[in-house]
Amino acid sequence: MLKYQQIAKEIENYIYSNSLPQGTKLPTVENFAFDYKVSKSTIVKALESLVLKGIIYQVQGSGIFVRRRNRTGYIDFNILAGFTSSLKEFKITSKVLDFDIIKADNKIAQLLECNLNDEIYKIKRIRYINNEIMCYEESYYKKSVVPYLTKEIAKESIFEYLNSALNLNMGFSDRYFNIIKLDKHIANLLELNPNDPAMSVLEQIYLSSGIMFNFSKIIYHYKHTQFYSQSTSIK
Amino acid sequence: MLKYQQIAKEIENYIYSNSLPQGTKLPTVENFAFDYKVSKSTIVKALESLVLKGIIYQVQGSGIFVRRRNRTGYIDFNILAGFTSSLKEFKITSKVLDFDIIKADNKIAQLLECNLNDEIYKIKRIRYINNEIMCYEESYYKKSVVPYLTKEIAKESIFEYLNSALNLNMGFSDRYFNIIKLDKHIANLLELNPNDPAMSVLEQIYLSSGIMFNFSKIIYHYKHTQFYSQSTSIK
DNA sequence: CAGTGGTCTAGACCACGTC
DNA sequence: ACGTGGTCTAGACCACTGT
Repeated sequence: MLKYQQIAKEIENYIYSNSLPQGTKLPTVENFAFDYKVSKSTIVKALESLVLKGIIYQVQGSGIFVRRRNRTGYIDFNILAGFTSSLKEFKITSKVLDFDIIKADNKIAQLLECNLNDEIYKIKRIRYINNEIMCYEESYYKKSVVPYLTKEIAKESIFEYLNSALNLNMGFSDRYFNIIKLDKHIANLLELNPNDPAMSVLEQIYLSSGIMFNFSKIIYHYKHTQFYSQSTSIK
Repeated sequence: MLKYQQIAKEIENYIYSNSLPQGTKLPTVENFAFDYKVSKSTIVKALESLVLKGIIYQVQGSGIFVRRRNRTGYIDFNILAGFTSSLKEFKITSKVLDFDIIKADNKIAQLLECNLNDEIYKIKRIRYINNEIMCYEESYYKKSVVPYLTKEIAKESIFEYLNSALNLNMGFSDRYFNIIKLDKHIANLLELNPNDPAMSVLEQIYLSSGIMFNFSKIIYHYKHTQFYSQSTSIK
């Protein structure tokens, strides 16, 4: 692990394990550099990553301060992919409705940025949070990137598997979302009524190499989900 | 303007004015440093900010590539505040329903992180996109931070005013959102029917000094809005 | 193994805030 | 005026990609 990552982790742990409240002033950059026996720039880099994660904020000429207290139960839209990390304290389970290998048609080829007839995993799932229905998900994975996938794996967290077993490095993602009225089919799956509200999300996820390997269409249950997103001004 | 900001701007302009497609390889870091006659670190900093804005991605050992093509018509949830910037090409207007100075009650004091009875601007607006109803917004501003505000200003973009006239520096923001069924009152204001779907968003916006100065509750019209959010893995 | 991005250093200097 | 964060440099070295 790199120096600045290790330092960032230690500072984060320090904040959380001492439950430092919002606005608490942290040591100066110079102090940190002295304590960790590294150059100022390394500390600056470590702090930068904590700013981006929303954990601290820096005020030029004034100091470094603790930002947010933890919020729990919100699906984090800043996170690249998967709820398993933002909903750690909840039991996330899945029912696999459909598990197939198909050939990309025109629409899928376009959404997945691949060629016609490329082999694609197509998976439909209902996902549960603490045994309540959270969402319906229809996802597509490039077989060329994810060579092996099973229904058993899909019952658990697919991203957990991609990360740890296949060692795939996620790079970035896009989400497009809007509010809809449920049609009869999806309403049924979510155990809601037609015309009930829902959020529909299209997610596209890229490896750090810039190749898209997955897109999903997700319909969230309006009663059992809430969302969170934060921004930081980029200088 | 700082060197790295100027360089970032020029590279961004270069990409857009030449409409470089996704995946286009850009010059190497070394090349950029030579061209702009600055040190490598300055280029690295400039490129970092473009990565965070979702304009390029970098692959270690390989190169620097163009990321996204522009999408238009989506409300950007990565942006700190206001739609005026993400919906540049659209006509955004407002009808002010209510404009008041009130004293913070318990609930507002908590949401705005201020003291009981602090003076607060309370503004209710309907906002339009190309003359179609976009949302209902109820927002609260600390008078101690925003000393002067009028109904006239509220008819236009308040954030535009805060930025340019008052020179306030935005630092970061939090958004909490969920899907709801409209009640009769809000349905009326949005010219929709009770029980129609909507997204309800709570926004809290902080100055770069870490002081929250505004929070808003926004109810979006489900037919006239769509949203966009991107993530980048933080190393 | 060459090419390219990423980390790290030590130090100079700049810009903002607070007292 | 002083303290503190931010920028910038030149250069050494590390780590990943692709030929």
